[in-house]
Amino acid sequence: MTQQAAHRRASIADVARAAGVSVGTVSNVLNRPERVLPGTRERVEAAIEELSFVRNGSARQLRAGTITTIGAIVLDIANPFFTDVARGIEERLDRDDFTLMVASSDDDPEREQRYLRLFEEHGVQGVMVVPATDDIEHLLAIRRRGTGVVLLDRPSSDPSISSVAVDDVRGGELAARHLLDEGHTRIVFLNGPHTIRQCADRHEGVVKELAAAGLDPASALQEITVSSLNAEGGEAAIRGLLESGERPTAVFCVNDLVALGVLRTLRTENIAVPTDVAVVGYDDVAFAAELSTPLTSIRQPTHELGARAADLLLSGPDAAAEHVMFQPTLVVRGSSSASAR
Amino acid sequence: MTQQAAHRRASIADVARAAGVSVGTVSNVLNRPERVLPGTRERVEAAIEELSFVRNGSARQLRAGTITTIGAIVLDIANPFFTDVARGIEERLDRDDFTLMVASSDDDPEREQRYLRLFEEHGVQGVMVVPATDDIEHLLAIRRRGTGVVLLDRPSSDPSISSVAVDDVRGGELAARHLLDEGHTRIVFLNGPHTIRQCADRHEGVVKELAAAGLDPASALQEITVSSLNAEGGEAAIRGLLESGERPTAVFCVNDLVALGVLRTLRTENIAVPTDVAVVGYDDVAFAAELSTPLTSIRQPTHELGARAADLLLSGPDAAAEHVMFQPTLVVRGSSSASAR
DNA sequence: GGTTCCTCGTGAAACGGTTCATAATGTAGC
DNA sequence: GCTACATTATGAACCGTTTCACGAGGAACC
Repeated sequence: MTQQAAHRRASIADVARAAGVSVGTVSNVLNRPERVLPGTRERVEAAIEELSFVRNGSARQLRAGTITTIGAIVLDIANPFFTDVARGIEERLDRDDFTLMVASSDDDPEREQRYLRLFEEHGVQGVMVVPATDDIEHLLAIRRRGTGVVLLDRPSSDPSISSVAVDDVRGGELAARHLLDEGHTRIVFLNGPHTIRQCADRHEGVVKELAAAGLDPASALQEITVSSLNAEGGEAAIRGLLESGERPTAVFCVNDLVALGVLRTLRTENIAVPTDVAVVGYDDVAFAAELSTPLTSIRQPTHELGARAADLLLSGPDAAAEHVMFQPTLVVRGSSSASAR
Repeated sequence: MTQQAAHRRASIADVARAAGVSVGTVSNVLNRPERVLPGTRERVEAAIEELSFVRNGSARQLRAGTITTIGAIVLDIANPFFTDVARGIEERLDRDDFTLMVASSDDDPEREQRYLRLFEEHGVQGVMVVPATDDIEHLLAIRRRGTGVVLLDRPSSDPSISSVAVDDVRGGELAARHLLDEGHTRIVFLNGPHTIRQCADRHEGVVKELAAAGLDPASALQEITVSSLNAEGGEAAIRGLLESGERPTAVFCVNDLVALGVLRTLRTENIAVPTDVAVVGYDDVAFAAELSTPLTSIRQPTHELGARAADLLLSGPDAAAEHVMFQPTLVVRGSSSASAR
């Protein structure tokens, strides 16, 4: 009969006592079983079973110093873009038997901090962060203290911190250029706050391209900051715009979820896409091509992004920092171009 | 100038030395600052800053015993259903200043085990698991050892383990009933392996409903196990079916991602939906309504699912186990019914 | 039979915090 | 001036592992 200890979990000492050996031997059974005589080992294993002993990870780690876990902090766990990136990370990590923990900062610097500290205090090998702010001083500090840091989906402004990103300025340019090519001369950009670098960069790209086309960005571009970077945010933004009597002809959305909300709203309002309003999204998530109005979008190599970030983190804390920059591509579909098949 | 210690992180003893106080005092500054004289406190804080000291979470926890973190293990982090549930969990957890770590088992019992052990060894308050197998013996063991366990999206077969689920048998019934109502007499069910309870239950529901309608499930139902529970799995399954010369009239997909793959394939093959083939999905993810053929789906209360699970876990390890069962609802759209607006 | 090696097992010293009984100091009251 | 009592600070014990120098007991060899 398993005698259920009321509260305290069995420790290695309890096991040693039960098996009639020393704690060192139990530890050896756990970590280098080949060094202990089969008979002894079996006795210890029986005791472990009997007491349903589970290693205390804290103690183990306190002594050992490190664990094979890495943490990732993304802006929004409900955004397929980030989970696709996470998949890429996981697959790479699996090869080295590392383990991934994911947390969502929800664009909130305070939450980001909290998770960052949690990860650091628990001695993860490294963290991948999609920073919620432009300021990465706190990440530098973590890096200095010896925890690996890789910026995800965002170029690093500091040479000592690795980053894996996609050229967001270029993405903004691609979207704007496409809309200009389609004959639009005014663009509404449903963007996130500029504290998020990706948003600022995409904005910069749009401005650049408009200027290059001889348009004055001040009048040719209307930027609206969405309340949240998802379908609800997109819906609220476009609804607000329509209710104020404005009717844009071209809407560029900072991600496909926002675009989804826009398309949904336009459909219920019986506004034709792309005839009345052209819509361009960002990320090219899996469902973009299958929407009632297939969504034109800027594609990013999510998988490679994650895998490369994992690569950098696994290459060790002493490897030179690298700054990887992927290029986005434009995928034209029916939401922005009547001629797209 | 910050003198960079080559390797070892500063410990509380280093701080104490630098500030000219005892370790106990440093600990007090950290945990009960009101008990230490302002002057002393400032000296200690300066030393902390100077040495860029970070608490060692393992040591802290080793002594304290517990942390305010809970872990969640889902089947597929790239599936919007699970991330929506995670959102629900997070929001509830936030209220109590708990922290959520998410891991993806990828339907793999071994990965599930690995993460489970990781969480348990690190002393999380509790874990929420969408089990990858029908066997929950290992979860019972964890529960016995004092870590909270809540089954997510799956009823518990054991009274001592809480669960929050949606009635999957009912979901299968709803889908089957709807297709029967639409005049179909044969259903192809693209399902996951029956080792995943949800899949088995939905199958049971379909069989039940077919039998209730006087049909012989053996001939009226063709079940195909998809290679993976996502769009690629759906695409491969339906493609295999078509290539073998079969042309189903009604396809029920175990989730919306699979359905997405099916719709995509049918479209490229120029097979009309719902005229030639009716398609029903499961989960009613955000984009289901916006697809080129709006997808009929079984809706589950994702948010409530997560929030309730968090509730149960936060109610403490000694609270009586509860078994919450939500009811799914059918949302009819154009993919299964020509009359749906 | 003595020396040298090997194989197993031991026990105590870390690891870096928290906690708590105790000491040191100052203040008040009589 | 003495006792009583706060207020701060101290330092050692403890949490549960891992590691490592060391000892005991054989086997092998000359």
